[in-house]
Formats: sequence, structure tokens, C-alpha cells
Amino acid sequence: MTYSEENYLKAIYHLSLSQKQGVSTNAIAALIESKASSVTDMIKKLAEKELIIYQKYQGVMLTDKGLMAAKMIVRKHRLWEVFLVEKLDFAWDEVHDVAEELEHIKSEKLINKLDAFLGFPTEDPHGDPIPDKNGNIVKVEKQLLSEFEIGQTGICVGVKDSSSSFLQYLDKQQIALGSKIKVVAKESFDMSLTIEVNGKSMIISNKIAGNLFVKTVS
Amino acid sequence: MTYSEENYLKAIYHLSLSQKQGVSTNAIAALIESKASSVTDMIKKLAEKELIIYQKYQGVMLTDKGLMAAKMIVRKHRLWEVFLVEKLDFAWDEVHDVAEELEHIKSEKLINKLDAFLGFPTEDPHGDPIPDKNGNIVKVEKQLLSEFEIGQTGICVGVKDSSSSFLQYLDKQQIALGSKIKVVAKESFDMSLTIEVNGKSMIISNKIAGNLFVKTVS
DNA sequence: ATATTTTTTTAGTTTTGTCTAAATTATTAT
DNA sequence: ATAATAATTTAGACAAAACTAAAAAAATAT
Repeated sequence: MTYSEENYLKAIYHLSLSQKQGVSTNAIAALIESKASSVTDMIKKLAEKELIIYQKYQGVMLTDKGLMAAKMIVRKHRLWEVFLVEKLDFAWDEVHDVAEELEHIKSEKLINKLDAFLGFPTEDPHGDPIPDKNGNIVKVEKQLLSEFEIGQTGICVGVKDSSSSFLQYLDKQQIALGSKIKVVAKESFDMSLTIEVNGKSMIISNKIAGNLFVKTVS
Repeated sequence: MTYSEENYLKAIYHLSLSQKQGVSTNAIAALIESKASSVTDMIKKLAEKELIIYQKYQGVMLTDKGLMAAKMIVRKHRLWEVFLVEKLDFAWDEVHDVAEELEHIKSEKLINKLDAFLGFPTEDPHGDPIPDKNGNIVKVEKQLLSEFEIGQTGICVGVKDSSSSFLQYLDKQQIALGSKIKVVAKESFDMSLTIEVNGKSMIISNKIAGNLFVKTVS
């Protein structure tokens, strides 16, 4: 599989997680930052290889084969991210672009050895799950902080948006994976939240709360 | 720089180490396993970018800029090899192909962090020198075992040929970097050597001896 | 010194992945 | 139900990197 084919497959995988129907040409083009016509070309190729099912004008869906291939790329991406953060001291907002390259290195032995070296992690530095060598994914119950009621307490287990600016904002506010967050108040006008983290009280916008995954605790 | 440009640059670098004049088109084609016409195309491109000096029919030489770029690729290749052997328990004959891919990952930060993580090694698993971040290379005096006289003792510090079959032969004979080797006798008919390694005596062909680098010791 | 051989370059194709512009199909609005 | 709009596909072009075959230059041999 080529570098480019892998990127398309990964994009289709990510898009298919949020929609249960076929993934549209335009959606792929937007994510990959290319043009719809380029996408049409590529999905024909992927369909020929039986990695996706494609009918003209109907969008695409991953086959079992394609799903597994996509998961293996995601596995590589996320394992490399763990390596960069845990072993090479990268910050969590610096790893994406490098992992984007590393994910294309073709060696099963390499990735399985790396997995062992890292202690078989189940989540990457942003809280996203890492498929194991068979493609199995451990699902963590989580919800968005914005869905919490007043008085509820949770632990931060992931981010929905992992853009540099968002991650750096969290660093600045000292919110990290594992942080305990309590919702103290909710402003009905703009849905901003007053929360307590590390004993400190702060106000965060609804947009922030809508990008933070939390797990309920007692 | 593209993947392909980097490979050409690296090939030219390796070839220019053994010859002091310009590197010929055919020599590059042979090393890269491509055709002379393809090489001509690429060296024109590299010359435009001022990475090499090229005059028709005269072969090529690296510019300072090209030399540094080539050294950085070699640096990456060899650091990754150290990582694979030291951290992921690869055998020394398994690392080349994977490193061949990893050397193209574009991140200065990554490679310098990796360098630090590995403890700033100066040699790769085959005894070849690793350029530092400024391109400096520590030279080790070494000679081929085949050049040793009877009675001389040395320590194995590298291999000239790092093909899988040769490295596996050395593993089988329990010859590794650091092994102490004493030349006991030399057969004048075929130049084969009787040597002592790890207290054991064995006979090795001239071809083997001509691919083992050793450093003289007392 | 000239003829032969080898090396290198040029010219023209091919493949992969991209694009623009135009045509076609699907969706939405009236 | 038809018109307007949006989404998708097709057709044709282009750049990168490779190739084959043929031409040109350099090296070698007689």
C-alpha cells in the first residue's frame, strides 16, 4: 500500500466513526485537504483492491480488510505518539505531525516490538484508544464535559479536538489526562462552566467543555 | 527534499568516501539499482539545488551543503539502527531495511531527542560512525583483519560488508563488536587465517577476514 | 590515428497522484 | 413537478520519478 492510499484509508476510517452511513467524497476531500476529483480517483483504486465498497454517488464504506488496514495505521500512529511523549519527552501538542510520518513505516515486527517496549499502552497521549495487534480496541465510557450536570465530578480522559492551540490551552490551565474536574456552575446565557480543577476554580467556555472528554467518578 | 533525492544524495556520499574524484553516473545507478538515464535526470535536479556539482560526462561531487545533508541522512539511519538494536532488541542483521525507511522522517527535533535518549552514541551496531548534529564524525583507527600479521591481536570494531548473511555468520561464530581476536596462523595458499576468539580456535577465509575491521591492541 | 567499446546523455513513454474545468447525478426549494 | 443548487464524476493536463531505445561523447585498443 502506498503512503497516499494509507492516508485515504485512515481518513475514511475516522469519518466512518462519526457517521454510520457511507462516507462522502467531499468529506474525505475536506479532511485530506484535496479536491473531490482526486478523491474519486483514489477511491476507485481502493475499491479495486477491495479495501472499500464504492458505488457511484453513494459514498464509501470500509470492508473488513480495509477496516483492519485502517486500524493498523491508527495503531502505528498512536503507538509512535506514546513513544514520542513517554520516551523522547515531546509535549502532547507536538507529536501529531511526526507521528503522521512514522505511521507509514512498514514493519510489523517494528510496531509489535515498539508496542512491547512501551508496555502495551491502550491509549495515546490524547486519550484516544490504541488498537492491539488484532485490531481490538478497548472502549472507555466517556462523555463530553459540556454534558455534565452541576455538581458532577469527572476525570479527564481525553480530548475531542487535539489541535495544538487547544492542547496548549489545557497545559496553561494545568488540565491534563487524569485531572479531576468538578462542575460548580453553568451559565445559561452562553453555557460556560465554572469548574474546579486541582483545587482551583476557573471558568471555561462551552467550546472548551465540548472538546474535553471526562469519565464520571463518585 | 524528497525521499528519492535523499536516497541519491546518500548514495553519492557513500561512493565519494571510497573515491576521491567525481562519482560516476553508472556507479550511482548500480548502487541505487536503477538505470543510468534515471540517474542523469536526478543529478541534474540535485545540481540545480546546489547539493552537488555536476558537469556533463564528468561525474558529480557533493557541495558543502550536499555533504551536510547527506551526513544528516546517514546520522538518522545509524541512530535508528542503534535504537532498534538497543531498545527494541532487533538483531544487527535485521535493522538495515527498517532504518532505510526511518532515515527519511523529517524532524530535527525528533532526531536530536532520539540521539539524547540513546546517550549520544558514536557508532551504529555495525561499528560505523554516527555523525553528530553538526556533521562531525569520530574517526576510529581500524584496519581489516586480513591485513594483520601472525601473532597480532585486535578487537573487532566493525564490519565492511553488513549483509545479513555475513552478520549471521559472525553471530554463529560468536564474533561480535568488542570480541578479542588473535591471528595464530596464515595459510599462504588461500590466505585463510587461523584465529583465536573467546579462547576458541577457528579458521576463517580471506574473504571473511577482508570484511572484518579490527583495532590493534597490546 | 582510427576503430571499437563503454559510458553518458537525450528523447520520448509510463505510472502515480494531483489538479481544473466541464458534465452528470442527486438534493432541495418553490 | 420542475427549477435551482449542491455533490460527484469524467475528461484532459501536469509534475515527479522511473523506464527503453537511440544518439553522443569519452575511453580503450589496435
